[in-house]
Amino acid sequence: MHWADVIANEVIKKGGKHLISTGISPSGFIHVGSLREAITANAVFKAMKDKGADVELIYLVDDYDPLRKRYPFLPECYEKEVGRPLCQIPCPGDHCHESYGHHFIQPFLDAIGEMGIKPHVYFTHELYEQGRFAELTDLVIREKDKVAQILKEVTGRDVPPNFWPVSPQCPECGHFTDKVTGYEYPYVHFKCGCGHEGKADIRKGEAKLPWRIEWAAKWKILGVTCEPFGKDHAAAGGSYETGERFSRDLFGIEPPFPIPYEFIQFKGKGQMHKSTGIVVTGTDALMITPAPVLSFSVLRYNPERHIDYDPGLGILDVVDEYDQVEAMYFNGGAEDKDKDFLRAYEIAQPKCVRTKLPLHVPYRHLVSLVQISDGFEGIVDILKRTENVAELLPEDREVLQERVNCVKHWLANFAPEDVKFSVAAELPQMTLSDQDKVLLRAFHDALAKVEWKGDNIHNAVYECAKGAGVQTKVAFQLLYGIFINKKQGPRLGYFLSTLDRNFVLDRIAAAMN
RNA sequence: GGGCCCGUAGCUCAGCUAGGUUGAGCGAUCGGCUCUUAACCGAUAGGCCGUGGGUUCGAAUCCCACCGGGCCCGCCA
Repeated sequence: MHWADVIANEVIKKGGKHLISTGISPSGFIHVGSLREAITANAVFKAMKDKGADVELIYLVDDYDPLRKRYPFLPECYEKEVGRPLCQIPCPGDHCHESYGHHFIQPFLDAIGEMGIKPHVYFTHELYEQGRFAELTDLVIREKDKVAQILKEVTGRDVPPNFWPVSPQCPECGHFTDKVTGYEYPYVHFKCGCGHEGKADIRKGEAKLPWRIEWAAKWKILGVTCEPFGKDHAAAGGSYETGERFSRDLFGIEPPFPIPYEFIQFKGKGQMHKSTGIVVTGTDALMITPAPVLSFSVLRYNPERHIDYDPGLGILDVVDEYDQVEAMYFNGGAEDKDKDFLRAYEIAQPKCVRTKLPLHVPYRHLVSLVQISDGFEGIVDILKRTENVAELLPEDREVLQERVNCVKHWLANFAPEDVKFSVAAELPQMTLSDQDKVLLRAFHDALAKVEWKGDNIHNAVYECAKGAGVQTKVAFQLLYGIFINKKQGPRLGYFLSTLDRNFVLDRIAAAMN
């Protein structure tokens, strides 16, 4: 059974209404690893729905969290924003979003939307402003000794002296402060580091709970019954463990069913990190990987396994495998061991599963086609001409279009050099032997007569090479050299057939002189 | 100091939850399609299942220890 179904069954066992929660603190570019959380949550959500459960999926944008530091991508003037909540910091783009938090979360929400993940989105700062945390904040402050006790028991560390489980936001400097001087509902009195003294109303979003407590509070306020989270939270003494205690001992609820998951790593370079400059954002990943393929490539692994994300050649294998599973899904032939793959395929569909096998153009071939042809229609023409395809259904065009776009972005940003080529605008510099020229002469003559089809051109290469007494290998290298200035390339006959005949003849003629 | 994951073919991984002759894909090699070249097909090779113990009639699978690799917590979120 696929892991999403296993988890779904576990969660359903507890009965009642269910809420799967996921979210992030939108402090910067959201990398591909964060997609895993959304995909994981969505997979369980879908699995539970399939089983008839009453379940909802939400996404919490923690934009009341403070900016932790000025990241390298931020201009110097953001130095003063450090410590202020993300929802109140100006957009670091060209005023394209209403806040810092929105600027980073919106593209991400768009990205998961493309994968068919459409949770109900909450912005944490709004929950605070609406006073939804007020009751629990009051409880937590009144029970602060118990809170301190739990933190100590779980983490093994003493809380600082004069501990208050709440951080008021100073209206003067906008920073959160831990210098609390007293509490009487609904006001937290404080003396900020900037010198300002005041009181914060916990009903109006003027004070924030510390993260570990806030997490558990959200479980209670929203009724969360299941939540995936990165392994960082899952460690012993980690935040999930404190969350469990707060839930049971303070809030009187059962903590949500946990789904700890491993991170996605950048192949060969360790974990992705903003500071190293190696960042593949969720949006990047979707630009080079068709949405269902990306989903599938996450769903095929158990959450506890780490995934190496290879934005290079690895992408091609992933797409190939996806296509293979897709073919199995529609054509049958799956064995027991493939069942989980089929299920992963099913869950990975952004919309609903197609009624018949979609058009398959081998992805590697598409990589060639995209480089041969100018536009989308040109690619369609080549496909038709080379008899791979008769007519394209609208859905097939959609899939093909998405893939063509992905291939283009991939070629532009991630593809290794040896798969790239382009038709040389002019004859590359090269020295030819007499034998080469004899071959070209023969080839020129042959091509002038032959029907302009890939097969025929391809055959002509062999015939001419034989006739001229040249090794076919040499002949191919010569021709690739003339047209793309490389020693190898896409299947030559088909490649040339996509070019204009006169252009091809002229180029060969030019090479002979 | 603590926690998690991984170690099976050159590479990526299945198989481990219910012990019973290790599998697949890619790659490689060879071959086929009148044609070695990045669309196809076929065949072949390739593995003391990290190491050492234990349980068992029998262990890749369960238990223990160790080695190696990756990551996380012990600041904050």
